Amino acid sequence: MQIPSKYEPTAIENKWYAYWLEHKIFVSEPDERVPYTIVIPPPNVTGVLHMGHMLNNTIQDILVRRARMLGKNACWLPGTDHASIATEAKVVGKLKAEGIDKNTLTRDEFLAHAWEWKEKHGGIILEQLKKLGASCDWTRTKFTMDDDMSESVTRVFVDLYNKGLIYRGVRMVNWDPKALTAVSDEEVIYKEVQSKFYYLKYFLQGSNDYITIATTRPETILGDTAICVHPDDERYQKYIGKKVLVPLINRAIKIIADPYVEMDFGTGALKVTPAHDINDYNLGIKHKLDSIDIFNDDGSLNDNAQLFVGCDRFEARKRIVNDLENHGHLIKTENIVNKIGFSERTDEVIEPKLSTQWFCKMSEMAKPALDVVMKDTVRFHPKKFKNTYRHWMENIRDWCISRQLWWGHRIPAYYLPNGQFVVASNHQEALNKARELMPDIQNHELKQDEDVLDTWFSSWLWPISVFDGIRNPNNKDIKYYYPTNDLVTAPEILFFWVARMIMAGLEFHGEVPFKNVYLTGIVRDKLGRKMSKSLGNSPDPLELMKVYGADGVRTGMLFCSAAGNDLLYEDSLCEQGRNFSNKIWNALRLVKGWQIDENAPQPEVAQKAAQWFEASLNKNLQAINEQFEQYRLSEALMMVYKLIRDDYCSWYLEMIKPPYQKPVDLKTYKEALGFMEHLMRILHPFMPFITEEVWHIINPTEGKKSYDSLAIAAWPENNKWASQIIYDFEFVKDIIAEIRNLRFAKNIPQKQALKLYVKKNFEETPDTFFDAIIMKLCHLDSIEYVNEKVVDTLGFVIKKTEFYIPVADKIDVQETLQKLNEELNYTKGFLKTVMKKLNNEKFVANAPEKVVQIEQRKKADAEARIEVLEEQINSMTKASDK
RNA sequence: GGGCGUUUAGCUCAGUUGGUUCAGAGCACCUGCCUUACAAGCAGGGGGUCACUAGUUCGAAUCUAGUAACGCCCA
Repeated sequence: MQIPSKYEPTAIENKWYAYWLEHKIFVSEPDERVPYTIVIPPPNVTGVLHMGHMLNNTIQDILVRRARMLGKNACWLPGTDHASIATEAKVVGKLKAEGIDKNTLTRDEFLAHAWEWKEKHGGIILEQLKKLGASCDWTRTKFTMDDDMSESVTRVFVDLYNKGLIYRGVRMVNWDPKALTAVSDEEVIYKEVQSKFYYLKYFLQGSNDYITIATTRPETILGDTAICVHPDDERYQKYIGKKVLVPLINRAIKIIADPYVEMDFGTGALKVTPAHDINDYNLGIKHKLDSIDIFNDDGSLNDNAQLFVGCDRFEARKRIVNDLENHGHLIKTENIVNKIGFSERTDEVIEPKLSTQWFCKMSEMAKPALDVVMKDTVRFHPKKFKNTYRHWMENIRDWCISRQLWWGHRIPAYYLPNGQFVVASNHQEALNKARELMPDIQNHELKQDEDVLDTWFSSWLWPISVFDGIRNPNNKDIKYYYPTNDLVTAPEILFFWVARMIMAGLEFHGEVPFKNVYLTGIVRDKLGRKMSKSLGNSPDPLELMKVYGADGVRTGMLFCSAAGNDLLYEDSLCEQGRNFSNKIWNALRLVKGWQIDENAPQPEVAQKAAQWFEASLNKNLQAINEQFEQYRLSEALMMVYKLIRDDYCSWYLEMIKPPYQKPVDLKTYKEALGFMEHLMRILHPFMPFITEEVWHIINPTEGKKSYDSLAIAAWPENNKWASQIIYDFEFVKDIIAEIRNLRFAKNIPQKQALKLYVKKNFEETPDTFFDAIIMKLCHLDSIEYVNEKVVDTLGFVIKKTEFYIPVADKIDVQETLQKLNEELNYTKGFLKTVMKKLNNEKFVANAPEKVVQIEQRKKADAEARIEVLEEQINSMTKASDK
């Protein structure tokens, strides 16, 4: 059989993905099996595949593929998110490039463009995920604005409104003047920037005396309605209750006192602009101040400002500073660094703004959602995120759910001409409700709210609504698949999304949405920087998969990514993955390349090798299973990696390799392939493509089953193993390593056969179980057990057994003595530490018996070894004296 | 300013209830090998005061307190 010496992934990957789809291997329908469900964190329709998706979806695929092999009915449900702000921004941008201004379009016209855009770009990521090998049930693909999904969102809104959990309120919101919408607190990114502190004189009414305030936003003085000082501040005592004039416009405003003001920050006197600062807003409520909103929605100044009307806020700042200076109000400016909020979506400076918005009450829903995490009904991996979660849930604030956009789920509130409103699932229902308030209202007089809901207001329903559990809570899908098993996402959206899904799950379906939350790290570059388009430090995942193969990239992503830890990505990780693919490929090539002699008996060495490897396989399988249970996927992968690379390739295959151009016996051949088949099954969740290819070449099912794919083969049984054989083989490894080192040090070629003498001490019986293996791997003529030292030989001591190898060259006595003395010193030092413990009465009295026994055995072993070493040194010294 | 977390080899990280020769893994590095599956490979090797200080204990990488540096979240 001809197999190329380099593994070429691309064609093989395409072949098997098509095969899996064709045979509907990923399709899931409810049946009598145990379900295993993952809903994908829906990527934005605006996105393209990035490294974060690669990591996240690789992990999901590993979990779901293993579950499938464990015989569960695995359903990984894919889909995309409409992403209101991001998508609307994209569409607006695209229209602009075509010379179309959004404001000239009707809502329906704009939405037509948006849908067209979504149809064209919305599925890109999902197509890219197929290249990665994602085993999603594509027949179930959902979009957050599908009709049924939208209906679910509307129903939930109406339900919460009827429960009194949604209300309308005037609030200070984070206004994005570019996107022309409010954004949530979580969507504001605070960055440190260089700013200026402007020191301004406010003259007292009818006086030349003045008070100095410091501000970073001089343009907002036009909205000032008070000056505030600390009540204990002696400097300002005399001014409290008096009035000052706002510079340039000469509005008289009161000087108030409040302990909120920090005396040693700035001048200790604070200008209060309730309409444009959240803290000032709170002061304004407390002191019943006027609130003067001086900005238009786009950030330009309005009529209330009196000056610079229509001018942008930053331009206004420059101009007002100039005017203030000319009028003698500016004392000085100072450079400072302060934190300013930017919109996550548009990077525009956020303007705190008073506006009427829809809010969702959080406190009642937060309590049970906190409990289920604290009680581990929902488990976080790693669990350190429980604390962060608790802190957030205990300090939760109401959620501003309205957005001033068109793309999204339109708020189901309908206004009557008199300003009253009703909330209803559709226009007709709304009309019926409206007639209760205003019997003669006409259909066209009822106007639906123009705004849409925050995207997360649909995402939080995702695990329920994808199974239609809001509209039909008893349908067979939701009953079967919900609650889902695992959710894989980034800690960044623990609150945005995970917390809210838990709330929604409990509120609308009476059950948590998932049992485990696996939090991935952030993929960073080698320098620890987050990958971003602007830095250009993110590789193109599709390109990577072309170069290293999807399997190579998958393992590369996982090698260094413990749950919750950031991953410092570099290409060499994928390279390691690719090299591993190649290693597997060549192991297959080796075994499949052997001639088979059907009549030859199995040599002893192969028999022992199989016994050892089978034990090792089972031991490792148990450990791997345990790692999976604890969601330590990267450790599980490392174990398979070492099992294949070290145990199977470097040890097992070397042991059973037939001599050059000689055939292998049938039993050994079958065993070797059988082990490989097991290894492919264990590795399959991590590297689905190459394992499927190798598995078919081995062809264990011989095409007799109705299905024929490793993806639905059974995860291997974990059989009992003989631990003694593994323990003994570790000793054998030491012997082999010593002999290899000896050959290396003495320049003895591998071709030259050697003899080995073994002297057991302290009446130990020789264990010859692995002798055949030692002979083969070290190329020995013979192993002979002796009772006396063998002179003029090279020797070494392992534990308390002596080994001798005769060589042609004269041995270097001094060198050997030095080596023995080093070992002797080490062992004596070791014995000392053991004796220190054993001589300590408190240790013997307090430590568990088992621990004391261990120390005693350590003592006995060390003493024996010292005896052997000393004897060797003595006899060698005598010999060299002769 | 408040909360949470992290600190173990050059890098990225394991280390379970304090107790086996416990100080580990992978990568990187160094040495030697193109040994007939694989140089995308093989065989070896060096490297750490477990951030620091004090305490608890027969015994501490592990528990406690404090200190320092870094990170994340919130204000």
